[in-house]
Amino acid sequence: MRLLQLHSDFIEYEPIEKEIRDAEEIVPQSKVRLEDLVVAFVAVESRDDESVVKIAVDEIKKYLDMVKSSRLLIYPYAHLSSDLAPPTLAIDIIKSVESFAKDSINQVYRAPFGWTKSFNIKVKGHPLAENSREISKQEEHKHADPLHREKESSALKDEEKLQSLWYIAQPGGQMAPVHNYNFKKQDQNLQMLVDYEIAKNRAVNEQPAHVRLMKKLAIADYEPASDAGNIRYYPKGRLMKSLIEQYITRRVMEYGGIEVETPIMYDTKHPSLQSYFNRFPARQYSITSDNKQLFLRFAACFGQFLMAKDFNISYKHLPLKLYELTRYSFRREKSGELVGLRRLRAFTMPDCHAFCRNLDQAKEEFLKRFELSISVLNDLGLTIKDVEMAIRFTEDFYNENKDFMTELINRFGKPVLVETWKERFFYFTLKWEFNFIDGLGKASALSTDQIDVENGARYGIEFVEEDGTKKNPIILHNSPSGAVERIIYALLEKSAKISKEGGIASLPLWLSHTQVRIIPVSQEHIVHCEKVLAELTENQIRADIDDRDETVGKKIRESETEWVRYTIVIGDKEIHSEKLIVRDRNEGKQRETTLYQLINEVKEQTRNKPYLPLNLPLRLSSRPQIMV
RNA sequence: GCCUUGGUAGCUCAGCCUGGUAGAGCGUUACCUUGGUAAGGUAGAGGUCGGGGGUUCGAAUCCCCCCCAAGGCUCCA
Repeated sequence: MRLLQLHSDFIEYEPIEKEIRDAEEIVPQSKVRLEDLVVAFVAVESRDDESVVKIAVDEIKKYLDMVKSSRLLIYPYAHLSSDLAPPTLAIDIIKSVESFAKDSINQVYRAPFGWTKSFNIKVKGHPLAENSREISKQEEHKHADPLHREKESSALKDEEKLQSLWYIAQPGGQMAPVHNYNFKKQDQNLQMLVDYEIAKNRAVNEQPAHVRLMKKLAIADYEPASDAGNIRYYPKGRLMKSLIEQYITRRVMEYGGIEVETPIMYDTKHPSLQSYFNRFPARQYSITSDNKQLFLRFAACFGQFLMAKDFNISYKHLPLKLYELTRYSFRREKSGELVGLRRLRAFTMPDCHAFCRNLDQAKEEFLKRFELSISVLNDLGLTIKDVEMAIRFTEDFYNENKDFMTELINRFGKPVLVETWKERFFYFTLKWEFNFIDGLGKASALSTDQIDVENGARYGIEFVEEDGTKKNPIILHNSPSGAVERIIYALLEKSAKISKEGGIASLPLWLSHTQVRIIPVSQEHIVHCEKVLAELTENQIRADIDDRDETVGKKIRESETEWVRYTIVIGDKEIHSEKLIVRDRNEGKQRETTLYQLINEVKEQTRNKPYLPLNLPLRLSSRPQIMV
């Protein structure tokens, strides 16, 4: 049975003529209008029998309670399904839904069956106003294959099963229910994560700090000509992204990740993808090509899993680690959820899957990736102090792996938020993520890893065991950093926080577009500046010359507001001596140095980080102005 | 998607309540200034007032519809 429930301000309908021979006989009536109600469109399918009635009524009742309505219209609507029951059976089932519903629902109405009806409906605007369910016979529940069962469980969403229990776990392994935990001063951000996740306390009314900064620093901006959540990146933003991408890729490859590239669009009808797609159909971009209905990937999983399925894998090859940096992954988040660089519809996601022989191997690998994630985040400029960990698992997994969980929490070294479920609903048994808490108290996941016990079978990925049998691997899903755009978001928000507390906002030196700015005192010094610039560039330091016809004071000021770390002014004094006066923005004052020392100082701080040349003209007078 | 707030020069914003035909600062252009560590001076150019419709003699201003953004609700596999 298919059920579409709409919480509506009103519906008006009018039976026009009998559509089928078996249409219900009704007393001819004119237009019917009902206000403030739930309209349940119902299609009875071929496999349905009386056993779906109770499930359907329970669903409807639950929905009415949720939207706090007590008026129901049952509206037979064949178009919801292509696999309809015979009309005589359908009308019986619909009538018993009606009579059964009357036991528990205040006002129940029903539109006639088998008639062409014109109707006019106004659906309420709130997020729960539209709700669709697929209901199958009860006895199928017990024997359904896993894919089928998942479809139903998502349809039925048994509340008991999905109910979360929340704890705070501390290094050492003690867990206390969240409401018993005494948050200390240093747990301030953890408390915000808890508020965000559980209490849903988000009463703020400000534009996020990073949105202002991404514009001010000419990193990125909205692109009105695209879809919402698709951002334009200016030269400085593109440079930052390239550097972050190169860095993460190198680290994952050093860890053993094998880089691959997979398509960004997939066939909705592909058997392995279909069940996934049906589960969250509203969140994909979908496109049509020839006769195919395709969707844009929302992660790298599909491509890598489909690829791994075609590999010939022995247990000796495991753990096998495939990696892709997806530019882009697409998620059609609801428009109201999109925020600056925090939440996008197109984002760059490093995604590394490890195919493991068994749980022991998976756990061992899991710890390696945990360390990798901490290290990557740290090099990107975000330490453990900047993030809060959430860890989510099923009760069974916890009971069987207590020591392992304690080990994870110990390695993090701070109290973490724990969410547990009685039974597994998602494809993973264990998942952790690092959440960045921004200036408005919003939490966003960065690094994450999961133990996936389901997709090996779903995608038919197999390896040959020692004894010759074929097995499905356990799959780990790790992004050591989270989305690249979100890293920039976190760095900008962190800077804003520092600046609010009276510190100096900055970006890590290796991610700064200009590392050294050279300012000539007057035009005649430009030639010498060019020599200094060449020396710096040769040493892979990004430097530029502010040769515009402005006063030195003004150029210094702009260098500061552009967050340039080192500024050197070159005039007669410098030309005739080895000494340089460098203005170090982090110290807020000048000091004497030499070019050689400055080069070493920059190289020291950017060691083991990727280098790319400045992707703007090296003379500021040749640059177009981007925003302000 | 809904609610609230907002959209005026390249950028940040004032004007809107009380209708009378467009303002500031920054940027930009030209000229002067040739400079020493956070904004040198003068003059000029630059606006379908988000889009469309309506009311009016007259609309940036009042009304309706739409688009975009922010914040909230919700969602976040």
